[in-house]
Amino acid sequence: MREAGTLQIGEVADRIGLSLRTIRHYDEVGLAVPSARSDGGFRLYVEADVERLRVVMQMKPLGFSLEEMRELLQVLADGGPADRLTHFRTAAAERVAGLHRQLATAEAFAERLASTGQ
Amino acid sequence: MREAGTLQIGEVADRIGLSLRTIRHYDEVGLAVPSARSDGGFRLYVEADVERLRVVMQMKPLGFSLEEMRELLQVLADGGPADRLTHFRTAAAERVAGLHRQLATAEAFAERLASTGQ
DNA sequence: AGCACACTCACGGAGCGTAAGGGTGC
DNA sequence: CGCACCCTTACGCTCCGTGAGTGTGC
Repeated sequence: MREAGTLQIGEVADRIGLSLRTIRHYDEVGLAVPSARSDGGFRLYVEADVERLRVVMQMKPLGFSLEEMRELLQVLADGGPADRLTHFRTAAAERVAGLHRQLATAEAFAERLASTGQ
Repeated sequence: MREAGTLQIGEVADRIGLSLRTIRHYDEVGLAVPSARSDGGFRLYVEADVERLRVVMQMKPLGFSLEEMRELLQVLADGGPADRLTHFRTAAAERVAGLHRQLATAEAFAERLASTGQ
């Protein structure tokens, strides 16, 4: 019997587009732990748990480690030390700049590829 | 004694900005093998070898595996099968699109971070 | 009783980082 | 002889993919 308003891992995976393995891994490392388990041991996700996973997906492109994401989420929730938040803001800005460079480089090479052998 | 016009791995690293470990790894997997070795076993890179490493660096953002890069470089040089080239062109275009999405997501989160706790 | 779905090991792999111990030589 | 630089193992780490064998239950 499942608690009302909860989703099993497969349903979560379908909704947000992460693999079962990835979701389980995020649980293992403590990045996104489901609020409950069924009597039989099934992971049960409530809406807030799913939302946390969505936020993690949004953070992904910033290139933080799973551990850093865990800390950042805590800082954002608890309003942790100001310097940690500053640290993350700076890192995020640098990563965005890096992505801009990567994109430019990728586009340049893609174009070079497109106009090759013709 | 070193051949004229060749660079040792450390000099290559300084010039192009890759770690010694990375350059050695590219040699190990056959992605960028130096043209020569000294009698004592030192890797010796000629200008063309360094250029190949630069091209690899440019390809990096496209997200290909080292093995795929090796193949692509061969296709570009040998004018390999047309369908392989097409495959790489398509993959590159998709990756560029993906980078655009990642950048947008990263910027959105960075902004959210910037306007948090204030 | 059976089927879909979930669970826990546990090994595998890409791409290097990082010593450790020992040669090489602008 | 010494010092900077290079070499080869070889294990560590991150982030999951991919079975294998087994339990759960919309």
